Amino acid sequence: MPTSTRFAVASHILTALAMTDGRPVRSEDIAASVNTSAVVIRGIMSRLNDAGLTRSQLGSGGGALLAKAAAEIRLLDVYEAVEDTEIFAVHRTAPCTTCPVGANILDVINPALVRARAALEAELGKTTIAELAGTIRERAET
Amino acid sequence: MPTSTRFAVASHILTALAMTDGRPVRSEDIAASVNTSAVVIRGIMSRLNDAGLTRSQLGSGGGALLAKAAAEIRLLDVYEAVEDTEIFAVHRTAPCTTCPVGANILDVINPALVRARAALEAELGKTTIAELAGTIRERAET
DNA sequence: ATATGTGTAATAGTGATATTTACACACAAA
DNA sequence: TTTGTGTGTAAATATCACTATTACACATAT
Repeated sequence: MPTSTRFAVASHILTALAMTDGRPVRSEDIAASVNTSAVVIRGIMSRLNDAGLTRSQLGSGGGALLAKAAAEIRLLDVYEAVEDTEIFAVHRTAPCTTCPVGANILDVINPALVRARAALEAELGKTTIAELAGTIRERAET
Repeated sequence: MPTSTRFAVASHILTALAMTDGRPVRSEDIAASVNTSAVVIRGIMSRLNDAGLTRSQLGSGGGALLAKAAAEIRLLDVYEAVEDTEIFAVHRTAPCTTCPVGANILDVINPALVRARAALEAELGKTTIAELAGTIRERAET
């Protein structure tokens, strides 16, 4: 899977915002830190805005801001805000409906996939943006 | 992500093999059940062979066979055998090394991603091909 | 020997992602 | 109110992995 890098980049963005103490940050500056273009950042930020994780200050001196406390933004929230696709893709074309296996395999395997995804998401729910920012602060001090 | 469907198809293949009681199955026949081409099936089977999950019987009357008991093939084994890419992709181009966030974000977020992936894999380790085949048999009887 | 079926390379088509350019719109500051 | 700043979004392009298809060499049972 050429998996999306949006989750990693979105985490980067939010962590950066968490470290400025409420000062707005321009998409341009974030783009420099991420090493990509400002348009890519704004595209991801658009999703984060929709999810209620960030908000934008227009005009001069403006930029992006966190819309909630960093301690209340879990990696799971970020993941859901920016990722479109399922972790597990299934058959591109529906399998043969007249074969015993083809007719049932998707239904039969689905519960296992649901459990696996739930386990992943539960784990992502345990880490917050505040923790990431805190760890970086610790590193900066040494 | 145009995510890979190989995991779902490979599970389909192995479940089909688990239901023939050791009779070889041609890639052509599996392809019909999956609703794709035989070459695609052979490509996936090549990976399953390398992983020691299946073996092939060449020549007339030949086909694919399980190389281990279905009860000893976990979905995790299948997943690892056929999936190439990481669940979580990171920045395509390395982030800015002179920014505090850019220089550290990947290291800092990595432990959380490792834990999430481990949780997913642990869950995939709990289901076997034998269970899938068994569930399909039950359904066929009703 | 012959037919059968696997194994693999080469090619092309598809879909999502990422990048870039361009421009309209909103707001702050003077 | 005017000007500059920065966001928001559309459109066009390039890239990458995946899937599908064609073709052919090789191994093996009969």
